[in-house]
Amino acid sequence: MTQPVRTAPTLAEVAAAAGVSRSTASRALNDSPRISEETKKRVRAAAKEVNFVPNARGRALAVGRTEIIAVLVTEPLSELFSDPTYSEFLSGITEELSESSYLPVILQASSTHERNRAREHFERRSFDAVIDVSPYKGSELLEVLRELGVPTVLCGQLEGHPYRDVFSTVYSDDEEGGHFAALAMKERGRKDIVAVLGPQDNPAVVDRLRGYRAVLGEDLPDANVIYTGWNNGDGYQAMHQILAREIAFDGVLCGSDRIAAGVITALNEAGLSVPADVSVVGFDDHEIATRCVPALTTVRQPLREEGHMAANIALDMIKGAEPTTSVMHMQLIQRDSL
Amino acid sequence: MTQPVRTAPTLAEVAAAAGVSRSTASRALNDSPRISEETKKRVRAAAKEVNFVPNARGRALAVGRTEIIAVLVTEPLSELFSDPTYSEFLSGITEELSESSYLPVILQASSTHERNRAREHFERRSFDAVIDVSPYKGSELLEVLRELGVPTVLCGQLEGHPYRDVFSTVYSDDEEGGHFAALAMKERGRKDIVAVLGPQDNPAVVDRLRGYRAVLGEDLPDANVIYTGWNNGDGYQAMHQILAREIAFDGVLCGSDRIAAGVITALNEAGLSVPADVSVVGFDDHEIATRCVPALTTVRQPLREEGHMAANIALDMIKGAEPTTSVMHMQLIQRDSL
DNA sequence: GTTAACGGTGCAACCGGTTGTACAACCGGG
DNA sequence: CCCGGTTGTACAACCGGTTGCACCGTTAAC
Repeated sequence: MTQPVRTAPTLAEVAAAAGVSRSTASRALNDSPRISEETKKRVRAAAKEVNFVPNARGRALAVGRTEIIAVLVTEPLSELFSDPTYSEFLSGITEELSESSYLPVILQASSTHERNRAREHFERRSFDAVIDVSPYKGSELLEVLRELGVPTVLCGQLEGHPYRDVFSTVYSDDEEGGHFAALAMKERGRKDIVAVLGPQDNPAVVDRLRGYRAVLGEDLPDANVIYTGWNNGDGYQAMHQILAREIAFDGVLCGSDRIAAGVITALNEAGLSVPADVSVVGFDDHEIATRCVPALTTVRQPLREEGHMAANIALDMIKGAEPTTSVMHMQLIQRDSL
Repeated sequence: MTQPVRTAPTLAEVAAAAGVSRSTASRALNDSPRISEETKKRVRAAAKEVNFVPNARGRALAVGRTEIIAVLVTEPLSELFSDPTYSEFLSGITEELSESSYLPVILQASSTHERNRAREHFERRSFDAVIDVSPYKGSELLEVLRELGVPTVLCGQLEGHPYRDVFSTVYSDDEEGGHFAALAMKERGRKDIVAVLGPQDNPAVVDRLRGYRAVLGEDLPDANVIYTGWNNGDGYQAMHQILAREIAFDGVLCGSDRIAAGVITALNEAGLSVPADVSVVGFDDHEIATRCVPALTTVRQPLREEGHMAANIALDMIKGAEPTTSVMHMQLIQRDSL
């Protein structure tokens, strides 16, 4: 009961069936202008007849490209999976690449073991380009990619731009985002602001805070800035701490929409009304933002567009383009929490 | 300011540096017994000298393998991302493959466009094997893989086993799992059971229910079986419906731990105590199970081990092994909700 | 009528490895 | 001294495509 392991038809068979040489068959299928319409038709018919599909291995060797782009994920998958912003971003990448002949594949590299495997395959030139969705400074893999000269796109700004001259970068302007959020608070007349942000060492967090500060100045005192995780629970807990301090405040800037959701819950439990007593602004325009009560005013990060951009830059770099840096613009989404 | 695009060293350069032929160099690096130790040493030194790494494209063509295994994801990424069971399973796969020279890559194929791209790359033989993490009956891609004779492992049982003779299958014995859960209820003396399950068309749901029934018989009447989604909210809502019916029950079998979490919340809100008044058993041994109050008794699905198994079977099939079906065993995890 | 130009096709080399087979050098045995 | 066997290496073919270049026949121009 062995299955019929039809070995795939090769170009030679197509050529024979069409009564032409291998080279003519190749050119015909690649629509070269040097081949007559008549011959092209015959070759195409023959190819269809035997179900010919060019073998990726042979083609890759000949053209010097595998037509595969690796999407490098250096975080643990579970973390990636719990953060829906990535899913949006990845969809952007695959969407864009599906217009081309390139295939995006997700390459997990969280454990040391996985990183070594990934490194090996980079060295073997298994991929034409790499898109790193969560690059961090000092990553060994980035060092390897740099040495190998593999076209690489970093998604997110690295502090000090250590690879600016070799890698392309795509990121959203977090400072601008902070600007928008803070400006909205100011226009609403809020004067005593609290910020519940993500991890202190996160570059996006730093930039957003800078944006807040530029607008609010002393209305956002140092003591009112809390660093925590990205989740509902983190926001909830942080808000409780703030309430316990019994300071006066009328606005909360949040590092993520999930943080904001937790913050709102905590405020409601404390008998404070949003937005009557306190204004809340989130970040990300996560799906949860519309489900909050009241619906959350937030800063939209153009994740899908970032994905598109990253994919396009990768394709350009494969064609030999110089590395570029591309900044995407944030947008304030007005809802009811302000 | 163009970067130094060092073109990678080829085997020929290594051979030249070591003063041997290309074939000898190749055999030396592959540790062939036909080459003298002395020569091997010289070749290895030369290879290290010029930083030689065999080019994947050339090698793939020669050996007829790409050494890449595709992990096919046919669901929308967002769904995949929201279900942490997958992350566990995927980790199992990568863990196991990282012992070999094979590289697992995640291939998203949720949109029609993506599926067409995937199909194309299957036909081009870009991958040595495919692991489908969420196969469904009648999938065009499975049909393609079957026709092409690509080694394929299905994770999950397909109703009617349509591909049993060509594909391998790995799945957990859901009926056995249902058995364990129901048996625990019975031993605890629970007589009036309610089941809150996942979607009715899900094969795992069907099998689990069969397991429940085999043990409980009339203690689980048809009217007490509710089909819903997999999430907290679904469990919460379903429990409210049951409470509204004002029927007597002393045990709830849940289709997932997240459902169970929602169920417990609803029970508590209704003033019922778990496990004093009502016993609750979950499914999956999801991380949430330990965070429930009380900690959830549940059925553990050996996801990581399933991943290991799937990877190993894929490797075997690449070497020519016949398709096999492998059933993993469930395990009751005793905690405090029973 | 000869020649240049041109469109269409095939030969052969090439991409970068692996591998079957031939061959050279060396050994010991008769 | 010749022979068979062993060991170590090189030559060349092969994997399945692409592509530079030579060559062919036809037609247009002189």
